Amino acid sequence: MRRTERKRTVTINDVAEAAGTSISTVSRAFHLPDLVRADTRARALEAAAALGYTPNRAARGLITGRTANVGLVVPDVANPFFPALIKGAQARARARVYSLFLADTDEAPHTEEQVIRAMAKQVDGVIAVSSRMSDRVLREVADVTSLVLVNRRAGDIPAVLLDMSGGMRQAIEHLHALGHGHCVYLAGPRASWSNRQRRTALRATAKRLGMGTIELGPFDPSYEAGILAADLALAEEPTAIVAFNDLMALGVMSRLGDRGVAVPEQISVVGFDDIQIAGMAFPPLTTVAVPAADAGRAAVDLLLDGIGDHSGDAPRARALKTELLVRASTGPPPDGTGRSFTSGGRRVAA
Amino acid sequence: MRRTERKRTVTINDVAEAAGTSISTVSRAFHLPDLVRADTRARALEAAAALGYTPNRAARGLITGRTANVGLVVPDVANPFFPALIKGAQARARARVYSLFLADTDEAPHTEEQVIRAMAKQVDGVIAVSSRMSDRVLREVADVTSLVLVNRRAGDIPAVLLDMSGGMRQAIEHLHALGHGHCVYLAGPRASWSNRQRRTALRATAKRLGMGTIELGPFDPSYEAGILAADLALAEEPTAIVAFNDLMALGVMSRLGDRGVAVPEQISVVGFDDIQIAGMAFPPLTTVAVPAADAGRAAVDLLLDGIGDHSGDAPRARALKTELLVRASTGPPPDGTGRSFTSGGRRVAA
DNA sequence: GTGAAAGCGCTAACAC
DNA sequence: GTGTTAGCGCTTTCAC
Repeated sequence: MRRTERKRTVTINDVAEAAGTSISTVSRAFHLPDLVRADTRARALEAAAALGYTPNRAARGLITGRTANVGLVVPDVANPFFPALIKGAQARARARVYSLFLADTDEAPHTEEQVIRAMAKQVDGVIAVSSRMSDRVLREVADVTSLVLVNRRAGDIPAVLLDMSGGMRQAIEHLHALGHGHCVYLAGPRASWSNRQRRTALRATAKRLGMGTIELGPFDPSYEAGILAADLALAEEPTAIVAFNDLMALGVMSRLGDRGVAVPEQISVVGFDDIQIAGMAFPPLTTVAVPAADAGRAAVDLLLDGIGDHSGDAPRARALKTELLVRASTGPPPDGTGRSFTSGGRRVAA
Repeated sequence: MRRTERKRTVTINDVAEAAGTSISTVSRAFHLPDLVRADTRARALEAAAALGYTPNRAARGLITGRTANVGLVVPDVANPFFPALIKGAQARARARVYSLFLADTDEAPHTEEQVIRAMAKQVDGVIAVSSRMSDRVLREVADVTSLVLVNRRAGDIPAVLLDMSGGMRQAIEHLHALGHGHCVYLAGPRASWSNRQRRTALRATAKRLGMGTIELGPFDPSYEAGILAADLALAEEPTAIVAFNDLMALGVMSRLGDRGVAVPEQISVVGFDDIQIAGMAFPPLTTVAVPAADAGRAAVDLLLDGIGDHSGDAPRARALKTELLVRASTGPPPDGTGRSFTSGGRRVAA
């Protein structure tokens, strides 16, 4: 770095002077190119390139009201579900010539409100993922900046929803087809919108199929909680366990292994999210794949398309499908506990 | 959301009017509180609170030259090593009342340069993690904004370094003590600064201990590459494999399992990074723990402390130690291939 | 087609 | 202590 005390900041004035035009012409050359004669434009652009000029977005935003920034607020960057979503959102934002502010709330609703308010003036809108804020606060915040929710519904705030019902239905049907007569559900955080969704779908499908369910929890959506939950689940003597998410499912499998319970021979395990490691586990985890990156992209689109639109016909919500990914952690229940096709080819009732 | 066409943006003028003072007083009440009499300040602050006013940082930055934003540029958000770093950086930035711009470059040096230039005007500096840009480009970029490197050295650009030599030394000593006479190293990307560092440390320690090493690669730092590398490694009939990172090590273990090779009974495996899943693998992975979150925090500190400082005595680099975490994927080599304490208590040379 | 001038929301001299 | 004023870098009428 050269011995300049300050970073040299070249402004539109420098360019205008170098090009021998006025600053308005330079401005137009960049943003309203049709309004300036080709050769004048060329001179301006050349001068800009020569000086290494880039328009100052902040100054621009001050007058246009558009910052070309979006905010993304997530509960926990370290939770493996979010990186994919962040990556999707970032890529989409960049493709639309937007930059992205990222904030991590450490799962604290209060922090969440703070960061959104802090961002508000610097962004054209913010995407709040798996928000734990109350509907009321959410509404207040939506008044101060354009808001898009992911994995949460609140009033008529635009949202990208991950429709867990499809995936959960497939998961339960899968278990049922395998011959399981009942299963244990390990619930996620009580305040979690998606936990409520998953539970509802579970109950509906189980009821339709005549399967019994036992709900345990709520638990933290973590590996450690899965370890803990495994023992509680075992006390119910289940043949199948459905966990709120993959991290928990992985914890369950680990603990089951320690206790000498074979997966899937003795107990089948199903997770949610399809985080990267789910397929690397042993056995590879059967899980409901949630399109996190798509959700990130969709949220950016929803936000950006909604901003300019005052016709009221911009879409207000977008639902993404989830799908069961059958791997090796699920199989038929042990003989004598369900239907089986292995005993001489005859079905054996439980 | 109310039927307002635009988000209502309350300015310093509104507050001044409501408080019956001038705008400069309001400004001072916020940022130079000592310069305004207590009761006047109170009136201003109250009016601000009542109206829900927050200073517009962009406008502020325009004049102060400080944006209170920092940029963070990473190669791949989805690589489990980075979320921890991002989280650390974000938390530290927030603690210092800074917001954070995040960009993902998809490992492309050109994108990296682009995003940094795009950010430059909106941030007080940017942190580039594991940058793949050439020293020359890095220097150019450092001319346009304050730059801090993580996991990379280039000229005298301030940097946070993860000192792999300590961890690598421990890893090799560990293997040597266990009785391994040689090991295979699975190298990371050729352009990776940290790969060169690891390799150098490996060679030095191995040489000192008289251990033989075989280097394979370069490989992608991914799980899939680990699977691929496992077969290549096996052809060398090693008793120990050291992988460039945990993702690769996990891939190696998985493939070893498929091929019926027991870890650590037949082959020991060591990774790098200590990503979250390393401890969840089976067997839990012995790995060199890299303090990613610390690195994120340190980088923010280095950047922010360096910015105001023109005395030249702000620290220019910070080295963080790494440490071997012994878990279950390493053990003595099979009998007959190394020293052993299991054969009647007598050492048996290879 | 191009330039002059009036701000966007804010801070920092400079007066009083 | 507090107010007035001149910009920060830029876009956008409004003239020409």
